[in-house]
Amino acid sequence: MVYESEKSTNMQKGFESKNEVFNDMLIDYFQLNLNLKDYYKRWSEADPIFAKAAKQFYGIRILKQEVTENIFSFICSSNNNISRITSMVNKLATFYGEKICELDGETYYSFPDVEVLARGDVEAKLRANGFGYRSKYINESAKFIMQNGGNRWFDDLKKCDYIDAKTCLMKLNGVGAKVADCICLMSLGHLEALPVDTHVYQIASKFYMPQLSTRKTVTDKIYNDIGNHFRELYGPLAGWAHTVRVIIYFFAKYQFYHFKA
DNA sequence: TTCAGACCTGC
DNA sequence: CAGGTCTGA
Repeated sequence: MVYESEKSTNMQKGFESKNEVFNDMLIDYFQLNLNLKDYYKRWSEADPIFAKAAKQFYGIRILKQEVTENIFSFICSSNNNISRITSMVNKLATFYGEKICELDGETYYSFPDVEVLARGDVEAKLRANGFGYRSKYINESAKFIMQNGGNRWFDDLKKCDYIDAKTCLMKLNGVGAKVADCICLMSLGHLEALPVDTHVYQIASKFYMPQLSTRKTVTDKIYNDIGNHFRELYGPLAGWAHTVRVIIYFFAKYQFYHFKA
């Protein structure tokens, strides 16, 4: 961050404005304009379980990440594990991104443009490199975006409210309710979006909604029931609150296993 | 509208 | 089975 004291000493031409640009970028990326203290208070009052655990986890923030990168990374995430997701996203960058720099013997690439992912030969190459059935999702979603205006599609998406943005995203092949909510929450600033994955389902049925029917997979009905339940509980920033709740759950679980070992 | 199954791959 | 989505009944 840029402090006032530093600002006043950086009077060289361009330096101060450059710092302000970085400052604004960081404020935007960490969403620092939101006063977390007030929200933590509200969420704690609404939920005693949150209150108890949140004391040692104050300050968890939702990042506002780049949209394109998020859409295709989350398409990779469905029914998949973290290590393979990571490797797949890295492959997208090295295959189709632009070289940024080399550092300590490693080469870094940008996340590719949608235009490149829409090319005709992408699906086959991804399939040959272990992307499985998500190869088609990635290629077809990129094609769909290009056919529907490219950059204009993104501009329009960013103007939508939560419901419209989610509907728009779910038109992409490979983007269902959960992935769409991830993108809404983590890229578009719709902080009421609440991604329900299998873990969230476990937490919800165990601690909050014991009446939930037990099934192998999260059905649309269960998905919406859980989202609405937490939106009523936490209010307009339910997605943020709930993410904090999930992180707390996993950390506690980790601590428990760690303690046991 | 709602709900099983299939689906790529790898630990 | 793993931080789901698509499909058909």
